[in-house]
This record gives sequence, structure tokens and C-alpha cells, in this order.
Amino acid sequence: MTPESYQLDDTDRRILLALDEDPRVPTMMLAQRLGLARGTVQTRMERLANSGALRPNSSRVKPASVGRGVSAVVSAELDQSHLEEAIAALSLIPEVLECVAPAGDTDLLIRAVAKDPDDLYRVSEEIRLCPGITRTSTSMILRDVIPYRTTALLNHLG
Amino acid sequence: MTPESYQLDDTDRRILLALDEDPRVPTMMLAQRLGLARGTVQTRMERLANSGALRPNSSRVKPASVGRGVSAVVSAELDQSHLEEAIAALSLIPEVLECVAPAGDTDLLIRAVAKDPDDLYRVSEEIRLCPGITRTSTSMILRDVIPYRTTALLNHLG
DNA sequence: TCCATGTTAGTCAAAATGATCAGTGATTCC
DNA sequence: GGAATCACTGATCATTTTGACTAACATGGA
Repeated sequence: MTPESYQLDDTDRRILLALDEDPRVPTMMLAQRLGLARGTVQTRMERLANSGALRPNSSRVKPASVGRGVSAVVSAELDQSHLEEAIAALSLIPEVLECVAPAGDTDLLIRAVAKDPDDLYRVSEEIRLCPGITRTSTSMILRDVIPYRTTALLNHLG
Repeated sequence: MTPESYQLDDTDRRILLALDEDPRVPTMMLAQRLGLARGTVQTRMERLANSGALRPNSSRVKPASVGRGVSAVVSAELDQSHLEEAIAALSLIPEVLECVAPAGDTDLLIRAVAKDPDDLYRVSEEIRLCPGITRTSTSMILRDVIPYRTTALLNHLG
């Protein structure tokens, strides 16, 4: 339905936050809690699911719970003419969770996970060997200071 | 129940991946599809929800859908003796989605969002002014090359 | 003003849920 | 070897929820 551009409003955010606190709550009770009609909540949740505003459910999985307790940031420089090839190759590495292109010196910033430091070396090598990638620098993450969240953001807008 | 250490097994992963493809599917049909008994799926989903292996639902929200279409990576150096203060202060900034401490030169690597480049400047300033933070360097993200995913990882283990 | 949209509030039958239980296989531990 | 533990199956049950539909109301824009 809605392509990519759907903007969540206050009601959407309240629903999402309420679901964080009580993920299994039935629509009816949720509606009561928020002071809305059931139909409204139902419509909203349906819309949310189809709006493209949410990442897939599996993105909630903490890598540590599938035995990937080691996390790293890999910055990569690349031969710009082979950008798309590099992206394609990176996509094929399961341990690559995310990759962004920042402004500045670094061409690509890659978030990767591994089983242990030794495994991280392997992953890091796989990344380095991607076509188009000329140089990488891997930093293991020592501490998850603030684990990924959007709660504060959602609350803030309210 | 389970604290933080629960390891997802093959069945858990299959359930999660199936839910990605069809998020609203009822437990019964899901069980059929996976060739499991309903009770099993029910137990698994319950356990998953309580295991701490999943981030809160709201972490699925794409910041762009709440008007934060601009994303940035901020690297920060800090006065190590004020680490905890800095963390506390950063936590209070809603636009700070994540913060990790990598090995190497950078003390903290912060993922932040903003409404637009102008707003990013404001957020960036807020970060810089956190107690304990001595220097920051902000890079706007130009392109989301691989959006955050765990699908490949979950599939890979199977 | 009229129209479109989103909300409320209510109904309905159909379906799913959570809670059980006994039986079975696999694994571990003694 | 045997006992105990654990997870899965397949089944039943009453209760609840769901999705789909109404009609009425409010709001905001054309």
C-alpha cells in the first residue's frame, strides 16, 4: 500500500511503545489502555505492518543469541569503479549485518559479527578480499555502551 | 526465565524467518508450514519472547518514518575518567540510537539521526557538549549500502 | 458547503488461543 | 542397563480474539 514514505504519527508511536512493554497484549486490551477504539488500533497495526516503516522481525535478533558474541566495525576503502561489485560481495557474507557509506575518508563502514576473535579474523579477511575493496581496518567492539534503541526517539516526539 | 544466554536453535531460527515472510500468520498455520506441532511453536514463541534474545519491537522502526531521514556516525574522544557521565548524558539524547566502544583510536562510536543536515548539526553539538567528551567528528551517512539485517546470518546457520 | 478521511462503537460468526494431557523418542546420568 | 529428564507430538477443551461489517460522528481541505 504505502510505499516507503509513511510517517508515523502520535498514535502509531503510542501503540509501538505500548507493545514494547507488553508484547502479547490483545488488540482489545491495547485499545482500552490507549483509550482508542479496537477498530482504530486494528487499522493502525495493519497499516504499520504494510507501511514499510518497520524492519523485518528477525532484525530484532541479538547476534549473541546465535553464537555471534563478537562484534566489530570494519572501515573499508575501495576502488570506486567497483562499488556495486563490492556491495554485492559484501551482501553475501552473512556476518555482515550492515554497511553504510559515510561522507569523509572512509568509503564504507561495515558492521560485522563473529563467533570469537579468531572467527572475526576470518570474517575480516572475507571482507578484505571482496572485489573492489582495497584496504580495511577492523576494530573489535569492546563494549556496547548504548545498545541499539529507538525508544527514546519515539518517546521524544510525543 | 532464561537470563541473557539463551542460544537460538535451528527451530527458533526457522520460526523467526518464517515470521519475516508472513508476519501475521497464526501459530497453527505456522506450525503446519514448518512441520511442527502447534504446541511446539507456541512454546518456542513464548520462550523467544522471554529469553532476552530479541530486541524490543520498537527497535524495528526505521528512523526515517518518524521524520529522521538523516543519519550519521559520530566518533568521539573522551576523558576516560568521565566515561560513565558521558554515557549517561548520551543516553538522554533521543537522536542517539546506539553507541559502542571500539578498540583503537576512537573512544566511542555513536550512531545518530536527525531531521535534516541542519538538525544534524544541532544533534552533533549536543553530543559534543556531553560531559567527558573532548572531541567529536561527525560523518553524515550518504547511503545505506546494506540496511541492517540478520536474515543472512539466520539463514547461514541452518 | 460538500467530500474525504479517520475515528468511535457496536455486532457477528469463524477462528485462534492458552491450558491441558498422555504417549513417544532422545539424551543424560547413575 | 535403567531411571530420569526433556522436547515434541497430537489431541481435547472452554474462552477469547479476530476480521469484517455496520452506522454515526468529527475533522480538515477543496
